[in-house]
Amino acid sequence: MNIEYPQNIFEITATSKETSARLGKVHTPHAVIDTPVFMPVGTQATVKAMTQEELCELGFKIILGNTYHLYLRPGHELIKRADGLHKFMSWDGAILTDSGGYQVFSLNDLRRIDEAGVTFKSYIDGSSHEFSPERVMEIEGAIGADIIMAFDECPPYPSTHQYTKEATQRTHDWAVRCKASAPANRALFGIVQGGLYRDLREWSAEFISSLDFPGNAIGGVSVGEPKEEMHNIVEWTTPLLPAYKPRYLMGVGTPLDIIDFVIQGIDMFDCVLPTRLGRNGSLYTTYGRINIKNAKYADDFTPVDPECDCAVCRKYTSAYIRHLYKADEILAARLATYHNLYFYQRVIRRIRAAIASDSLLAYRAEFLSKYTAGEA
RNA sequence: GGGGGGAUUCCCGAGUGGCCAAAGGGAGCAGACUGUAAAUCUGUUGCGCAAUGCUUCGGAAGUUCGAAUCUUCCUCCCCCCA
Repeated sequence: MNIEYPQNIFEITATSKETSARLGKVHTPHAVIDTPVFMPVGTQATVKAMTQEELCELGFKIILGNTYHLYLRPGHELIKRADGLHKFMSWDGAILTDSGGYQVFSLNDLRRIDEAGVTFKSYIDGSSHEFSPERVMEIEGAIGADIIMAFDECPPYPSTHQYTKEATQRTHDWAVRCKASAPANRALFGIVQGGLYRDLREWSAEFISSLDFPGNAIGGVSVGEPKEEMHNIVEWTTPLLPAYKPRYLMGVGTPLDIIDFVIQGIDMFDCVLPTRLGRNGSLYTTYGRINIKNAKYADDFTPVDPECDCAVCRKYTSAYIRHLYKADEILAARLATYHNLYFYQRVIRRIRAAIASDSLLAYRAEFLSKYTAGEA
């Protein structure tokens, strides 16, 4: 396939008859990415606790970086001098950079928003920095990711209809400005906002779609809203995004979330859960999530997940990993992160196979029956 | 042999008449985590379902309405001088 950014980066290779799921490929300069895909989050030019070799070994072709964090440290100019983020971090796969829109939400106490953009106070040294759509495009261009995200405002949950409307309007204006100033040879994705309001979501989905980005994202979820709200938002929004372009649900989610939203027609996901939970001692297993630090694992000399064939489960026991946590050893975070990312990859592989054989709903039921069996 | 200091709940360590089941930290136990200010954060930790309940501050005996806190004796530990 001839790659001509910014259009035509996506091809659909199979569609599900029973659901809205599809199999596809996203073409980027550094990798062809099979979808549905889960992208590990590597905010600061590292997927915490993993080496790039391990990410390859785990089968990841694309990871996230964060514009705001990398701009503050080490600085986008330095990354440019290093000949881009790929070279800087020695990652041969694709990279998607988030724009800093999420930091508008998460660094609530450290920023101020107006029409021009956002003024952030650095959490590192307190200095002030201004992000405008044009500035973000410049920074993302310097960082050099394969896919770059438009600068958006992610309103907190809950926000009033009035405020959400204003934030969504700003996001729309900024999307237009991002498109106008986007660096060449990058796939710029637009982001739908609209909070938990159906009318705003529909308006935003239609507006962002009309800008004809090579891919479209749904933002403003996984900000603390109830699961039901998240489902509503995806249900309202997804069908309005062009089917022939990749759909990216930002910040989601749990393994079950991913299955559910693939069913809705989402192609791309990213989430800190497998890595953060891993560092905090929470491990995914076929039979539910466990806290490996619990006393009941002290004498458990079996693998974390009996049905997992990852390098960690083949070699190490629950008791050993628990010990590493209790002793505050750095290997604990590494083993757990590796295992959790492998778990996500297993789920994604099963999802793809199930789409190909049109048995995604059956897979969902099977996954759920085992996954919740451990919790009862 | 003489002088001085000390012993507190699993550990370290505050507390010097009632507001003390006793600060704070550690360790333990449990929970949370969804475009990462996170190897972070929260709760809990004498017994008891609870009570104006019971047991606890090296041991014993006192003083007092009331003692971890005051007195006497005992045991053990540390420092200094011989």
